[in-house]
Amino acid sequence: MPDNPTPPETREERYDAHRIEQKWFDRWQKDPALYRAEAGSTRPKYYVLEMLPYPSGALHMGHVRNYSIGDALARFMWMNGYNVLHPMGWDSFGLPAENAAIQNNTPPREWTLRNVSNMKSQMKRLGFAYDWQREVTTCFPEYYRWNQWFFLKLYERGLAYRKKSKVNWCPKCATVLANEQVVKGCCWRHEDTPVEQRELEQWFLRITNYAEELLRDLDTLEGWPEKVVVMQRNWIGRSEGALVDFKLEGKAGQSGDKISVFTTRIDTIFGATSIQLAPEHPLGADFIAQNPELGGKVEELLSEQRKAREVGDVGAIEKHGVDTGRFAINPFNGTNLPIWVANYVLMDYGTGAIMSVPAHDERDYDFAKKYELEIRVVILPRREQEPPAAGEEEEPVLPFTATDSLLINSGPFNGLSCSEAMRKMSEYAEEHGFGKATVTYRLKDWGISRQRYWGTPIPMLYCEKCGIVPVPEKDLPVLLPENVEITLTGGSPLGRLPEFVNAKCPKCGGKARRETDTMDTFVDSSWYFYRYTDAHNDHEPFSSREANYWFPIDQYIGGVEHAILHLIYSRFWTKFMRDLGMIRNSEPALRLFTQGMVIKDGAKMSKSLGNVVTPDEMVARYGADSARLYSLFAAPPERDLDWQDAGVEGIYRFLGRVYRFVSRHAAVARPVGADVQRSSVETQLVASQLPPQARALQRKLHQTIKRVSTDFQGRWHFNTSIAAIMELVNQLYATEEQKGGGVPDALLAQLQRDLVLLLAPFAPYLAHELWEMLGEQENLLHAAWPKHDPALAKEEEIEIPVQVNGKLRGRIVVSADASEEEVWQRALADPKVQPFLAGKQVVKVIVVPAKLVNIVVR
RNA sequence: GCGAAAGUGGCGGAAUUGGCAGACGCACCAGACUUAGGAUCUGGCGGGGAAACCCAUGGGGGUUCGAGUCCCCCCUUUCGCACCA
Repeated sequence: MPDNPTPPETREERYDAHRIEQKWFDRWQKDPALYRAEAGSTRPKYYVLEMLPYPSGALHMGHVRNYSIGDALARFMWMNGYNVLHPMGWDSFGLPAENAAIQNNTPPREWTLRNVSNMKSQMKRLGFAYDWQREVTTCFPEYYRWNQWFFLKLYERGLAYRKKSKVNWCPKCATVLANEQVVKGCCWRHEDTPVEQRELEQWFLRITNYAEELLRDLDTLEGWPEKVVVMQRNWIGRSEGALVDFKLEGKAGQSGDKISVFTTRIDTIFGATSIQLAPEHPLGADFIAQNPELGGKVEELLSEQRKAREVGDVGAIEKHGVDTGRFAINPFNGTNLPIWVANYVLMDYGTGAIMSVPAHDERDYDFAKKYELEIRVVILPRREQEPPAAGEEEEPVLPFTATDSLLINSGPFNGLSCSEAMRKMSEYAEEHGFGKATVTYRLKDWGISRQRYWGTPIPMLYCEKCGIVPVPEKDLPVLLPENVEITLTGGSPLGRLPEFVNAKCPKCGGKARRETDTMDTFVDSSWYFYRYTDAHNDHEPFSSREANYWFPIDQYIGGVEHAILHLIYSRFWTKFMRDLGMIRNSEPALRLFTQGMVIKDGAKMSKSLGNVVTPDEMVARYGADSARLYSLFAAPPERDLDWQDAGVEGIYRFLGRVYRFVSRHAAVARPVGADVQRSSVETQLVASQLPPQARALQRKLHQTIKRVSTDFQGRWHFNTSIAAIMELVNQLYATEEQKGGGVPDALLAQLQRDLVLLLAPFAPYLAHELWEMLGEQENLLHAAWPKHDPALAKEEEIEIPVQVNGKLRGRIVVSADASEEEVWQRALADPKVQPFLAGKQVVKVIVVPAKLVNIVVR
């Protein structure tokens, strides 16, 4: 910046974002109820919500983008007369606070609350319109006591249970993870750290009880991105089939005398030629005990399988197996099937054992080819009811669908269609006690125990006499103690605090031990948005009346990374609360919007790449309005946004242009006296009486209002909304350049007012400043959104391109309501078009009304 | 391997239903105003060509009076799923 001061007359026109934003920031601070959602309003309600952040320290550009979208929508709905609920809170339990504690010797609570305070002031500085009176902080006992309360309700209804099982363990987090938190065999927070399996006793929530409903209700989520719905459908992974028991031939081991198999194609069971076990299948251990040589080979298969899962590329690993030398009996036809152990069979799906049907399953076919196992065809297309000739058995007979094929070589079931056979064979199995039709899911129960400190204590006691005893409701909350030494080794930190661990059994009064694990923090975020409706309730999580008024959420906005995790847990929680009678809705959010990532130089912003742009820097250089507007302008919100510093500069310039224009012309909008003649204003705006330049501006204004309003209601392509406003401003400047173009004061005033209103959802600071400059008293937040008048938006004259054989040759200007006949006459007569018609025969003239003329010649 | 989305100037991106390809912005070039400009305003800006015109939306075919948009084949990128029996 130059040292010499700017001359006074230009200083007045300069857009000083910092001065303006500071001024309004101070005003807004003085009114904590500014963005209050009304409890008993007669206006229609609108609940707009952005996913609450984890208080990691400071906001990043992804947050700014997320909240700028939500804030624009909230302000737009306010201006359209809705009673808007737009809250914010903190997902403030979690491991990073413990890591910070270890590194900086700061208690997790202190570290967390300091971050909350910093991020909250960043949000305020960015001008986001949140109802802070409803702020929710999940690490406060006022909140987490209700996590404990819900846990007790789940326990009462048998939906929380304790079980010893193999669980996912992240060595870096030093805790257990839910299945949803394992990504490609690694921890969701440590993408390079493979998850280990540990046998532990843990608390689980029976989310699988809701599997069917979670799946079915996906169909009702029409306002959700298809992508997210598909991901959830895959995750739930429903499949219909049958369980069939195969008796073991010979000596039984500890694991029993039969192998239970899950199949979706019981109709192919006469084609089964072997049984394949997962390497971890318990029967394998029996066989190894009887034949120790097997042990090493099975170990090898297991490690191959684990590796494939970590790499995440199944195709890279070849199918291997080992023959156990044992046999099982097919209950349908009594044939003996060799039992193998194979690396392509998974222990955690179905029963961990399959029947192998090489003729009708590609994987089984590959395997059978490799080890020269028998291939037996049992299904043929309807048209070819002839057994295959000897030489043709080489190729697999795949795939046969359930409708177009019939069974062969299947004893009493010959001639049935696949679907009939599935039904009849399942019935047959059930009648004879060796199987039944069933449904399996990939979705597993949600393991919520965490061997960590900074979370909600699980409200359970272990009594020497009474066993597992829930903490009575009246004793809630079980407070999380402070001053705890945090380490990543030695189990749950709470376990080292005798004053926490030692308790009295509420049943017998004897000695009891407190549960020392805490809850997965995804419990906190599973219901936080209900708490916003009644944030200070101290006798229940929230009142049904408030929740039923506000729910479901009208628009939820967040990152796609929660497509499975948070968004499936919170759907489950909603259904559970509905079953408790607390709410009426079965789904938390009607519409979901997943915004794209903010990237820079082709990569996600990260410290190691040195491509981080911080909101603080942007606010310091250009102000909050520019940062917000740019995050909406640079790309459509669902796409990734490539951050370009020069682009912010352009937005800043644009806001400066708006500011200068209004500050030059605001005077015409300020009422001269109290009795400005309304009728005289209206006469000044009659379209037909306006000079052409003024009429053009009026038309542009109404077109712009239409475009911006449409973007809000439909696609949310705010990049084009903002571009439209820029076009309007450009035209204002162009007209001003031509000495005003005869724009009457009333129109100039209206142009400015509507321009400011259009900008209000995107750049609230500047909009408020200009609104005041225009002499408006009303709070801009509740000023009515402008309406466009189709008659005024309409063009009187339009330019129509004229093509000859599809190539652009000329243009004609006609009145907007010119007849088709007139248009094609004019097109044929156009001097630019004429040369292309000379000596040719006009075959056809296509007139697309108000769009184009195409003359076809030969 | 399966599924989805995407591929348009030097860059970010427009073109909502098949109808003027490149709105808006950045960068760049020129001009105006200036003692000065990293301020502001105006104009230019896909490629080729002196021009008339020609070429151009990842590549190749097709449908159509007309295709960035629809159909078929292929290539690339991103995301999701991935031995789910």
